[in-house]
Amino acid sequence: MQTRRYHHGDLRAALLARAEQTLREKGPGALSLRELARELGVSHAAPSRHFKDKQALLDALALAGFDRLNEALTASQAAAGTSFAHRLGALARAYVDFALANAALLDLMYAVKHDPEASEALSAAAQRLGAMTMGLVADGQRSGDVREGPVERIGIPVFTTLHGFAGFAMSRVLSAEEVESGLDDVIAYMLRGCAA
Amino acid sequence: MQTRRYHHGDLRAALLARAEQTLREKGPGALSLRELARELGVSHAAPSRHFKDKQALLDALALAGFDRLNEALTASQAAAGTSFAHRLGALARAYVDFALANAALLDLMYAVKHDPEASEALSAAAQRLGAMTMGLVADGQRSGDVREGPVERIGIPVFTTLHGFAGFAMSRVLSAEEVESGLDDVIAYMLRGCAA
DNA sequence: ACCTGAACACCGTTCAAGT
DNA sequence: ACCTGAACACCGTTCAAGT
Repeated sequence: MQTRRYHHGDLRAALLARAEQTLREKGPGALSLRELARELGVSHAAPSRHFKDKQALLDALALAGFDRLNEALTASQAAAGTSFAHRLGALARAYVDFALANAALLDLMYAVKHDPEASEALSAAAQRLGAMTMGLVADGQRSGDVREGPVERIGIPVFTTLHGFAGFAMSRVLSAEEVESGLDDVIAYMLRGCAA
Repeated sequence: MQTRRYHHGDLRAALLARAEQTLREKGPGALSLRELARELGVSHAAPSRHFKDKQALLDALALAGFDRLNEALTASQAAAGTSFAHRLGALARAYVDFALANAALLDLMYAVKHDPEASEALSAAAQRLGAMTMGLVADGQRSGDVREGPVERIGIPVFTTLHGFAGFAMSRVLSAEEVESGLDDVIAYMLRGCAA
């Protein structure tokens, strides 16, 4: 008659999914391994089979966040056509949308408290995002929309602006209205910054 | 003979100072009210007289961080002469230096988990930084280094870039070398972005 | 006014034991 | 292989009581 003995599915995936939900709905302070276990109907020691400690779960959560952001940015490019200006605008829009919809997760992704080895993996994930921007800028150079020169000397500043604007959206330094009205200005400014 | 009875000085200030030191040296995970109290030689309940809970201490720490950053940026302007390019460069340099020297604190300053009322105060503090950038851009318009138009439509993008670069330095997405070599590129890009 | 000391509920982590 | 249940050390918060 016992309706739950061992957890039937993939506890690791279930923990990550539930943790992200808690992060979104109640914030990082409400994230506890014991409560997660309770909600999933397993003992409080069960999570340790899948994450050696709480930080390991946070690291995995941040890494999954980068995967999702990467997908979102990639999707924005597939849908943006071929114009450099449109593609850059779509990239900025997608990053900002992610920041607004996943503020606490984005905070975690760039947090400063990760384990050293996880930090490397997270930096690599962030660099994959940077590489997308570099590719876009390189295309812009080929089409004559972006000035010549080593791509990273233009791409890093552009990526920096994207990151900063998403950060302001995330931390609510800019209100929703300011984000909306400011986005076009930021895009125009980036275009000027890298124009031929 | 008892060398410590009541804490003799300003416990509130002592808590903030010690908390910032712990944050810097051991990271946010090592910050505990009880340990802070232990280190200062008071009972574990004493901090509650000065901060209603742990979050209140974190809020105060973040606010103090904004004050210090504000001072650093203001000082950079006083030392930078009158050239727009030099002043913008000094502002960027000062923000990045702060990020490198106070990574965990900067993370906390823009964190997403603050109390609603503290969040407002922190946003206001961030906006004071933004106002400095706006003032600089307005000066640039007067000297003819920056194109005409509503100052916030140029100043917000510039401040966004400063913030993003400091964020990359903070979270070690860019290595120390990349920060050093990238700073000049970012400055040149900002100048292009707002040039007449 | 400011702090103590005990108490409470909760947490992360570990480990022998179970299936 | 995966999970349980008890145990340990620690934490944040509250509150009557002390000075």
